[in-house]
Amino acid sequence: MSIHLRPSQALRLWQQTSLAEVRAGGPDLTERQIAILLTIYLDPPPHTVRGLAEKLGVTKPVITRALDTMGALKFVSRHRDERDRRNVLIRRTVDGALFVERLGDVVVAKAAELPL
Amino acid sequence: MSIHLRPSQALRLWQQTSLAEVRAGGPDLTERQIAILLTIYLDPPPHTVRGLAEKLGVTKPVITRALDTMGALKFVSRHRDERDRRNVLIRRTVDGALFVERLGDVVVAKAAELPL
DNA sequence: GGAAACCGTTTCGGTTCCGTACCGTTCATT
DNA sequence: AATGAACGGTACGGAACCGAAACGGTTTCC
Repeated sequence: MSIHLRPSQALRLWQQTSLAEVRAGGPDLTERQIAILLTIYLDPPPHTVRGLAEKLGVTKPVITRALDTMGALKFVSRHRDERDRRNVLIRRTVDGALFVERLGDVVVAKAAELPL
Repeated sequence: MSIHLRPSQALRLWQQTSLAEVRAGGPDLTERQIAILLTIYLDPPPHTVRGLAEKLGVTKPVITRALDTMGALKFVSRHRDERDRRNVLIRRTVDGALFVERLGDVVVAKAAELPL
């Protein structure tokens, strides 16, 4: 039983959610940053810079910079992999989990308000 | 008959859509820019800088700059209002309509693929 | 042990974005 | 005709971003 959405509903949902996020005054993340953040929180760990770069189809510095920004926001944290010290493991944080959880709630709420 | 989504489904939908957009290699819009673009394409005209600033709860320069960027992408166009030459009317473009339409289709497709 | 491969970060020049404050034009009111 | 309000845009210093390339630290492989 999959989710059925018409294009007009999908766009309205996207607009209402974006609008709510902007108005809430939180950080103005880019689409890349959102994709990275959600991947870290939804896909099973471990997450590495290279792995994320491949999954998103972007270069490594893009990931490094996004992690810098979201690390400053305390949405993610970095830790050296002790089993292979070349790797950096990206981990979730309490603040990041709260942010993602709240985002999910906003989408659900806006979906429920959607007109036919 | 409203749309029912669980938070986990909402987040997965958001992730899959963002991921598809990033991988498609299009412009990396910020959440603010997306909110502006969708508002221009979904809400009835006319759209002005001030009106958009109020709707999003941001300052005018934010709108001006976003219109600069999206104008360079040919997603929107600006025209002086001849009835009140203080106003600038923001209009849709063919390229912008295509972009928005494609975004809607991506959301619909990802929603259909959503697991239970 | 030394070369090669791998990983994440840093550097470079250049672009875009931010918020605050100010500017030039146009309209409304008197 | 003049004043004040309204509108969009610009200037500023500071921050974040880009892609391409180079850089150290680590592991792997002969």
